[in-house]
Amino acid sequence: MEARIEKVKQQLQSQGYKLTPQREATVRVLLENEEDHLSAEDVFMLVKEKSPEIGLATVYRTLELLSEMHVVEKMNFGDGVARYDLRADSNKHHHHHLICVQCGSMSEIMEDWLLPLEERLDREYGFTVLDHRMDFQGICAKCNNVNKPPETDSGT
Amino acid sequence: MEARIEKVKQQLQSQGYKLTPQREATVRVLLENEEDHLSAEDVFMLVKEKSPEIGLATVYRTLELLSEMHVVEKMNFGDGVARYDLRADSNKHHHHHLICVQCGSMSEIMEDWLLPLEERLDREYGFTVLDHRMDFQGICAKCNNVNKPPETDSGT
DNA sequence: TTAGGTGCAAATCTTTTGCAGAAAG
DNA sequence: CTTTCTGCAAAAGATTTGCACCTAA
Repeated sequence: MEARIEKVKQQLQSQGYKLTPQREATVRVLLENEEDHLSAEDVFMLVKEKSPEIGLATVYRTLELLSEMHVVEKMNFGDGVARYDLRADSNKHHHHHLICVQCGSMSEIMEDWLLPLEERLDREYGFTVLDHRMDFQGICAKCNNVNKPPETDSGT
Repeated sequence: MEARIEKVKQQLQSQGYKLTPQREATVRVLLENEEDHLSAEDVFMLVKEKSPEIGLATVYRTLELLSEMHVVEKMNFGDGVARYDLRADSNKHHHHHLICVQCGSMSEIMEDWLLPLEERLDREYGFTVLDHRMDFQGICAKCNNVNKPPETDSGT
């Protein structure tokens, strides 16, 4: 945890930015909620619990800055708000999302399935991939089970 | 063209909706700009050229309706506006985008590279894919060339 | 001292909604 | 008639910006 904060601090400083208390509080919230995809408003409310004096604009500015520095990933699931995800150190790429259109649940896959495709893009299209986004919409395992209950035929 | 309008008309009518002149004008604009990814505002301005009396709210409502009927695809590239794409009849899936972070250009790949992955999702995660979204950000072929000019060393 | 940061409030921008009237079956 | 649809204007919600003050190298 502290190590990761330190790393962000160095990243910021290398570009002439400071890790102010507000920024640190924001990063901590992101760190503590790494599993979620928080909106700016979410982050704001969580930061406020510990640093009540912080302003929403500062949170926006911090998230924007972190986004530019590729510390967080700014995403859009189509619900009208931007959501922010801390980037795992090891994982230069964004993870993929499975969004269930029935129950709205969202899970993630960390596997990086796209490397072969990215190599192909480079070869065939001359396009050098820096990042990608891949989301799937469909029916999750749970809903699939509910839809098709066990085939214990009670029929004629 | 007329055939596709007719088809939309039938889709709408099958759900009790009408293909009003405004809706038809909107669909025509989408049809004429199938290559682009128009925002609601874009569509509005294009429709206005031929039907100046139309209101922006109507365009939004129409796009929303078409989106629900899966006639268009509502997308989000993270630039703060929703964009709309007519769905090709043949192509149940969304195409993929290559977005250049240097010049901002966007091109598309129509190949469906994800079928193997989708089968794997079904097998390994029990997740039935209905649709997907895949976008790549990176450096396009053109910018790659500009960045690395021919190695005619004009040396020391 | 100077550039970077902050909080607040106002402004901006996209999208949605309420409403009264028009159109169509 | 009754339902669907429309344009307009107002509202809502998310994000950005102007500004005066603050803070650390």
